Amino acid sequence: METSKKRSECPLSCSLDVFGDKWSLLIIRDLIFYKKGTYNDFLKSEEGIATNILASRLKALEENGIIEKSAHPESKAKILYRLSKKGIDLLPIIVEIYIWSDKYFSMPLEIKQIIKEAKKDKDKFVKQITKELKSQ
Amino acid sequence: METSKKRSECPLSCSLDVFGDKWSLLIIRDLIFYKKGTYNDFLKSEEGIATNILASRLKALEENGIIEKSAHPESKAKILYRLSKKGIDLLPIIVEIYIWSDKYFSMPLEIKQIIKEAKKDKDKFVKQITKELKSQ
DNA sequence: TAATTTTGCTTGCATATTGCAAGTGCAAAT
DNA sequence: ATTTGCACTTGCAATATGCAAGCAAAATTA
Repeated sequence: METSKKRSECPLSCSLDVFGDKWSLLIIRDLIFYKKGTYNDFLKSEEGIATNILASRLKALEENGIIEKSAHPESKAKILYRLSKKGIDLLPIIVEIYIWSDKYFSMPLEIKQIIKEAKKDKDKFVKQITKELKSQ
Repeated sequence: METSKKRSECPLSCSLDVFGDKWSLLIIRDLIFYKKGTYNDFLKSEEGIATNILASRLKALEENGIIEKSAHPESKAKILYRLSKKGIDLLPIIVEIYIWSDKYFSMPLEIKQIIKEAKKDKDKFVKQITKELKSQ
């Protein structure tokens, strides 16, 4: 996925140009909910992203200002990927997808539980997680 | 995009298997906000979807229960595509994408105006449009 | 009534994207 | 000094996308 010229002025279309593929939101999910942050973390996710695709997605997400590279506190060999403000702001979208899923898919209980909490008070849930992410 | 077996039990991943591509949400946008309903309507959208891709997306959306074919009131030659309940329920996701876009993209004033209204009271906005769609 | 246009597709083919396996260079651990 | 871990890159096959042309049934026009 090269950083392509936008297809139209429609903000939905522009948004999909940024994260409208099968992998980007899963990487962002890993950053938000599973506290993953390194290349190998993402590689190990159960969906099994191919290594070259992961590299290209990370590059695109960085170019689009969704994530940022930073030094890993433990080792110079590691790179820590972190969500930018712009990336953290995608959380409400992901929450709505989860809530939609909850209506139409079955899923592991642990996730169902998280969604239940999110539904109870969306704004509170989003603010809570946003705060956590920013403090990292 | 064939109707592929799911990559994982993650509801986000499953959702992306349904609408996580560059075109599906644009078709749904057209159904929701532009009152489009026929094959040619979708073809004419400014993003310029290819005819074979449109056909494959409509088929997939139908197989996933997001849209339904119905008889067109004006003509037997025409087919009216309509959102199912499951499809209408995607509206909160699209609204959140719009709201995110509003923060990070510039866009036509008319759309900015719609988003402004959506932000004022999300629930009201969603309910209003849902009602309209169901009454069609 | 016959010819033309509209509608919703399908088909063929070139190009682009994805997926898989193997390899590379640097850092860190043994 | 050697092996392992990490973040990639490369090559190539498989799949998906984009573009142009074609096609059958219905609707319109002549």
